[in-house]
Amino acid sequence: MRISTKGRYALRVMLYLAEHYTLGHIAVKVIAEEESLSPKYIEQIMSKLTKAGLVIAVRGANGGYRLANSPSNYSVAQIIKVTENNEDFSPCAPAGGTPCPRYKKCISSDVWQLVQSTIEELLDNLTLTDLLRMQQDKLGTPSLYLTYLSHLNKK
Amino acid sequence: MRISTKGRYALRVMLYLAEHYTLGHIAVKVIAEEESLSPKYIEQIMSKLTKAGLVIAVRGANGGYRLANSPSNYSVAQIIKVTENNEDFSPCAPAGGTPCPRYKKCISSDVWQLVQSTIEELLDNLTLTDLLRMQQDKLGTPSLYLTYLSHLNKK
DNA sequence: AAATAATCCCAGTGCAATAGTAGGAAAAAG
DNA sequence: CTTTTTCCTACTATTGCACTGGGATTATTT
Ligand code: FES
Ligand code: FES
Repeated sequence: MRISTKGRYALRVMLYLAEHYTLGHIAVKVIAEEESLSPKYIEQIMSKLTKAGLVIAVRGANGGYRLANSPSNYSVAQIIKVTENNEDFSPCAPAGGTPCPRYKKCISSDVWQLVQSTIEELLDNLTLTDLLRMQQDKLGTPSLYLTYLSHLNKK
Repeated sequence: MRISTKGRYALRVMLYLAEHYTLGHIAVKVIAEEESLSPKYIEQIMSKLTKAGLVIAVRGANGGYRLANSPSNYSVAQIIKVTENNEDFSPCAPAGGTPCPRYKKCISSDVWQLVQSTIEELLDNLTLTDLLRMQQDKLGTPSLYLTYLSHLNKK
């Protein structure tokens, strides 16, 4: 699970759509403008999100995109998995291919699998509504956000 | 904190040195041979590890490398930080540069920081001796290793 | 002293993935 | 039938990664 701009942009877009969930569909042109991103690049990302069923596209004039479900139904992991070229991170045990010859006795590969599963677990339990709530807290009265920040600084 | 071959190879080498800790210094030629890695590439990695003080180099014939301290003093995080080009992962808040203009009101960047700190916390508490013990368990009687595996499969 | 065996240092190269650009076809609305 | 949007495919430029190579330096061995 590697994070590139594609995944990061996708999250920003999904977050934008979640913020304006009640407005119905929104055009790429608007989203890209508001988020200061390349419209054509966002188009490609929307294509992936659409094919995965995360968003619904409305073609033609006055069309655009909207979330297929309510924001609470989306985890960050879901969004990242759709946009990123997965199956990296622990190359010794590829999904379909033959594993590394020293896989049986080697322990380092287990470290990377552990990292992977840890991130997945974290992002699986982080929904768009969680993020919206954090954003509220960040701007106004902190509650959950402070808890999370303290965890972050604990490191 | 991004993981490329450089970091992965570094861990394998450090693990190898930890396994043969009592033997004194070992030449790159030997390590590369045993681990099936490019000697010249390992040389570069050793240079970083040496400059960071993680290993001690002995030049000249019959020279080589050995750990500067006992295996229990090394965390995986330490090794990775030395070898990988850090300061990626959350490009909106670079260490020395100016942060993203929307950093104050944007929440997505916090997600990536959270991922980063989670991985750091995990790898900070994982020492080379931990890994050696896991390896023992993996080959023989499982104890800690099973605990860790169950956590992994829980996802 | 000379040959040898190792680290050190720095430069260059090939490749693959990322991060976009570009152009136009299809669909829906006015 | 014109405009506005998504859709689809191809192309490109840059970047970073994963090495490769050549030689200088240092120490051992003979
Ligand atoms: S399993 Fe491939 S190097 Fe450890
Ligand atoms: S802070 Fe840069 S995009 Fe969110």
